[in-house]
Amino acid sequence: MRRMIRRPTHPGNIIKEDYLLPLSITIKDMADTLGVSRKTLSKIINEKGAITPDMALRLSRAFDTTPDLWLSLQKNYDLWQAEHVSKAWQTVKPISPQLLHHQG
Amino acid sequence: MRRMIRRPTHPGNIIKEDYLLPLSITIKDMADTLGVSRKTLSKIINEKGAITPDMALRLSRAFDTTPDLWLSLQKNYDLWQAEHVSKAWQTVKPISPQLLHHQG
DNA sequence: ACAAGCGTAACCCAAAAGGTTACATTTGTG
DNA sequence: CACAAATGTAACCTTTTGGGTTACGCTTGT
Repeated sequence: MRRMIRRPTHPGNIIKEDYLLPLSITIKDMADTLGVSRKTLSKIINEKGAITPDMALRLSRAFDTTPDLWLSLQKNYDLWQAEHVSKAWQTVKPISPQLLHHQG
Repeated sequence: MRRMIRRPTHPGNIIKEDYLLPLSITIKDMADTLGVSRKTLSKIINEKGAITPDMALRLSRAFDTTPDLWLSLQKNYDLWQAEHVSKAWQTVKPISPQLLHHQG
């Protein structure tokens, strides 16, 4: 199976580079628009906070996108992190292919 | 944009219906294989717990799938829930299309 | 009848999201 | 230069959630 080679872009980076900067919207104003605190948005922009399902819905309304876009970005980011910060999951022993791909 | 009409299948349901039952693997044994407690897996199977990135990695090794499969199922489930359990996000006012789709 | 599997409650710990307030720094503009 | 606005972030609080252990009662198969 295909694995992600490099660290996926954090959704906060997309918000900043693709929306706030081009549109000259401040974090403060954007936070107000989204109905969250400045702190909450600031943390996301600075890649210290995650996109929750609720935040994905808010972003989708503000930016006219699917909420799935934002949640998928976060999912990919989280997965990459989990894959690299800990190796404990690698100790899981695969179920034997015979059993797994048994017909019937 | 396309919205999910009905409640997405919970990943716990997939684990149960597509793996444990067909392969006659008990929750207890599966929990041991995954290296988690019986409680943790039981909660997921009974749709009272979520697939974390770490759990997605463990499942991917045990069942020879991508971890993304499991996290995507969870993402879709979470999104549907967030969309339906609260309506607060609907109060977010979209950024004006003129500004949003402004050229340059 | 008995052992195994199971759901779940109780209890504990740690992490994370989100809010408010506050402070120091940076930055743009008059 | 001076001042206001924006920003990152710390401190503090609450709530939620994941995960572990132990234990109890129920169900089921042998």
